[in-house]
Amino acid sequence: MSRPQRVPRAELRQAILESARGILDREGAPGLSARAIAREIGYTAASIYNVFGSMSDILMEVNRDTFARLEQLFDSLPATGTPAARLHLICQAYISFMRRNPALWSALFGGIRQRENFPDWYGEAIRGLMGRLALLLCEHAPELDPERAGRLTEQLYVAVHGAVALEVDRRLDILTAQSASEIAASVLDAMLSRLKPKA
Amino acid sequence: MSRPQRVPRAELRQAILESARGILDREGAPGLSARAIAREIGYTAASIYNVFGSMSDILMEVNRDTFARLEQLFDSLPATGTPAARLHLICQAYISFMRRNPALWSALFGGIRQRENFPDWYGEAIRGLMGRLALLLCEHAPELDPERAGRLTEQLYVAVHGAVALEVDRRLDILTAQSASEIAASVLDAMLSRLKPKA
DNA sequence: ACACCTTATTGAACATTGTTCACTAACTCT
DNA sequence: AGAGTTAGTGAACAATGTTCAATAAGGTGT
Repeated sequence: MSRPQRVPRAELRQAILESARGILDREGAPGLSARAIAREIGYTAASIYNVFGSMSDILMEVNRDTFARLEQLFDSLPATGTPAARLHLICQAYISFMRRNPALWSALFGGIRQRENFPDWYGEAIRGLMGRLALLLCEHAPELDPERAGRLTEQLYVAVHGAVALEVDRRLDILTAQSASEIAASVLDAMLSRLKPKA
Repeated sequence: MSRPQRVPRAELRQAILESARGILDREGAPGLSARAIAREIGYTAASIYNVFGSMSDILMEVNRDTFARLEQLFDSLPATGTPAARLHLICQAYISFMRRNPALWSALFGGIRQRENFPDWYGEAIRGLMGRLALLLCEHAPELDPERAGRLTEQLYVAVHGAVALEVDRRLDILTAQSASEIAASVLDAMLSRLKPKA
């Protein structure tokens, strides 16, 4: 192999991550391997281990980026309409993002390259996303105490997760003719209508 | 390898499946491999391919058995109490079964050895389980039309699936302090209270 | 300009996976 | 007993993640 010029660590790191994202996008999770990345960036598989400790670490960095993209997505949605409508919008945006990027979902939650311990920022990122939902829930039902709003938000997220997980694995249609979007909308409606039976 | 006596096909088939279930139970999904099964039943990995077309086929048979066990579990629950209480009981039984047998869950829904097409009985089995829930839903709210009951049941199943999926992957505690049981109970309550606001 | 040293990069190796296949041993039938 | 069928085997293949001694490139000191 012709030896590449030495390159700043950070640049190589970036190249690896970009390549990983590209492969995930183009070929899905099963196409991602150390050798595939290496081939693409003109290095050898072993070189990747000078920068990252494991394949799982690379996926974690991809995840960090995915969470950032989700935050941006959520914040780029129009802030108009009732809180209920905005909640629906966020849920649908989340689902459609995952539908467009199934491999990113696999990296986030799929069984692909399981790990024991997740870094703190992982949970914080998810809680950050959920915080936006909780705020809207409180707006929708002002008398709702924030702690209960938090719990309801977590329940909503978990339910939506179920729908997305099944849809990304192409298993949802085995259970139901409903789409993930419809299921999420119904669950959200059930939750909202309970808080404000008449509005 | 000392060549085992020839044995009726069906017997070997059974031995393979029992071994697979045993390994899943003892070592979890990552411990399951063609060679591991072969070692346990005193054959060679290649022999397994005289009986099953692929590892995925073996998992599918394990799944068939798991569905049967779930049906038995559901039917063995006491048929007393309100329909609402019985719905809660079934959900909790499902969750606790999966908690006790995480590898069986992985075989059913986890990313482990993905496949494209699922046999018909797979969907039928899940719909069979859901049918029991739908019946109870109709009992709980007699004015509910069966089709909508079916859709609600599917939504419930998907939501519970989300909770179980995260809990089995040891990721639920990253999102929330609530357990899968609590989440399922809350979602179910939300669904029920909407059907019968006052009862 | 030359030698030295540090370190990025490599190729080869290991263990493991699912799966295939030609060969052989064991059984069945005539 | 001999022929034919088939179950079981061992070895092989292509991958995987990961490790490691060897090497080449680059910067540094004189």
